[in-house]
Amino acid sequence: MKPKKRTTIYDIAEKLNITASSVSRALNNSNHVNEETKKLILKTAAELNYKRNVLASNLRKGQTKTIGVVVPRINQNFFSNVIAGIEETTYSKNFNLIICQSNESHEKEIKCINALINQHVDCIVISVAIEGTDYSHLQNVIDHGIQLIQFDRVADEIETLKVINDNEQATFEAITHLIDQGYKRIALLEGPQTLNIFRQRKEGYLKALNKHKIPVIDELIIENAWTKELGAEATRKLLSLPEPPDAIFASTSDFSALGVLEVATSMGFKVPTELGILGYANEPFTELTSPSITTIDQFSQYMGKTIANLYFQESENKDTTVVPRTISVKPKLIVRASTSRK
Amino acid sequence: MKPKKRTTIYDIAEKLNITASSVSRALNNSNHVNEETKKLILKTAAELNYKRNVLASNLRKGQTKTIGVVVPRINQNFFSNVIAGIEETTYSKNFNLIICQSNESHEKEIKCINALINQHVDCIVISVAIEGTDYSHLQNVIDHGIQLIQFDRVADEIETLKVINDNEQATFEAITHLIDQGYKRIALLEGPQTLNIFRQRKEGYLKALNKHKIPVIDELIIENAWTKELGAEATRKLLSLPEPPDAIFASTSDFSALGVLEVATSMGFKVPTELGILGYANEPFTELTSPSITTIDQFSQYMGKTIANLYFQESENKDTTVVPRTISVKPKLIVRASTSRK
DNA sequence: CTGAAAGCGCTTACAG
DNA sequence: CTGAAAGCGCTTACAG
Repeated sequence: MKPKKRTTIYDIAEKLNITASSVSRALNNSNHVNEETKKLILKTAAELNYKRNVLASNLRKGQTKTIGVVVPRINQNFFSNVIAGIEETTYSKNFNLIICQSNESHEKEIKCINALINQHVDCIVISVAIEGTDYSHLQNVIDHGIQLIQFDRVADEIETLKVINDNEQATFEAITHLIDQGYKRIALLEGPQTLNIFRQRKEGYLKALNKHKIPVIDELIIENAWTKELGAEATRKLLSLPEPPDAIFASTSDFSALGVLEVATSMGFKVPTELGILGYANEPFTELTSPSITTIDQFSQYMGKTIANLYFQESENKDTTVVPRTISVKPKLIVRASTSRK
Repeated sequence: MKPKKRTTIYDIAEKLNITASSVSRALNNSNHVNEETKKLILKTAAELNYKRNVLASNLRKGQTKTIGVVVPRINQNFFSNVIAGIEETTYSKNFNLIICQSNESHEKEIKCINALINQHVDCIVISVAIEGTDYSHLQNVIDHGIQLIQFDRVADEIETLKVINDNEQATFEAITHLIDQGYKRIALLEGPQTLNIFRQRKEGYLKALNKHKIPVIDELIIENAWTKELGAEATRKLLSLPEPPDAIFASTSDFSALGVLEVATSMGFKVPTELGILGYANEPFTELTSPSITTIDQFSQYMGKTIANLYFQESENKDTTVVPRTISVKPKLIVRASTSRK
């Protein structure tokens, strides 16, 4: 390894027989420094391969230009797209991103949050884990004066900036589409009702049925079917009923819908004629299955950008307090073969 | 917003009528401090909701416990899995991860690297962008005394720790499999030969043909077919030849293979009987297409863990210089329907 | 076991 | 326009 000792502003100052103050000013492009010496300083800095020590700078300035992101899983399409969207915006503002994944564990989520507080990040962006009902760790973020932005899966009771999907409306339209296609016994695979997103999707489902005077049948509503395996299991049960459903809405994810499709196919049900299948999230694979799966696109990357922009917007008017508010992105129904029988 | 002023070790010291030195020692669990006072300090710290200022601590200690990661795209399955693997390990060691994406742009890659150097990260992990042939920015990392680990797409000439796939061997086995299945005119869709991975895959292809005394036919080798669109375009050309290939190896990615499949199907070629298709990366969708696509699994998450472990291993024996070396992970051929005609 | 002091590298109000 | 000095919050060798 080459020398670990890095050049500091003092090295530059010494070489040019000036003070570190001037060097610092030049490097920060202050105009309280002579144009000539500024040029000289910049030149010397380049020669000595100077890199600012951001730690020291941040410590002094009391801000880190860093945003922390906590998501359940980095390698899940929706989240990695949101992160990509955030990154795009923060990068252009010279901000850094620290990424943590909770792995759907409440305990790890708390640890991630604490690590980010320790890091003195300027903002924390989070989508909470499936686990957990106590959100005092989020309140703690706010108590430390750190901007908190929740997205997608949010804790309703913690008042912050929120960027969410209009899950209820999207679901309402999706179910209406099923009804338009002539489906009459529509089953719902629901996720843990502790999470806002799953409650809202259920709500949309109920409202759509109601609007069309279709009775809600309890045995067609299956709890906790939020993975491919659980979706498959639920489908096995549903399709074995004396009066099986003629459509299944996997409200939790496309993975769950995939489980539905596989079981339905193996049980000999024709999709979409005998069974309609509807997923959620527009995972890339949904257009590759046969038949392709109707689903709901969440504009994930756009959500990421929205989140980042929201932060920068807020941080610009420093003096005024942040008014907790919710930005709702309207998801889009993507109709494909699995529900098209007309 | 609540008070921005956070409690420091001085606040704790003042309250207990001791010095910050002792507080610091207690917080760092030093045993040069009385057990009783240590307990008292910890208790008080908790009461005051004290969070260490990691910036100050790092500045003083000269290490940040942070690893920077630069990948072409965060939201690409392979990379997000590698990141997830790295995260899992670094998290357990209380390290932070700063993530950047180059978006395949050489210029942005350089900016990311510089930002990470500024941040004084302890280690930089990178998979280089498609663009670019000059890797002096990587040398710069080393010159700053920062551990550099390259993975998957590496700059051969920069001597560092490297974690790669044995692309050549994997390809060799894949092509051998095609030959075993009776395919005789095997086309190659290759990626930019500036990247090691694509050179190695081509090498494996050539060696396998050679071994089986199958002539290499230039018109069956298509340059720069590394996206779905380019794969599709190449396939249109190949299948229109007077003597079209009976198999296509999309060495660049499964996305390219998907392009092949779609064009082949639309042109009326039967897969796998009339045309075999082989991809690379084992993207989740490859088992969902019809027919499912034979591909090569890169153990991406495992690679991530390997990278992180490598760093911690090296950082433990500080005094000895790091010996540049390469860890080669053996990818695995996943045989599916698109090449199974026996 | 505990304290006083220096210093990590920078920024910035205060003088001039 | 430039310098001297203080301070961000912590850690750690040096005394005692």
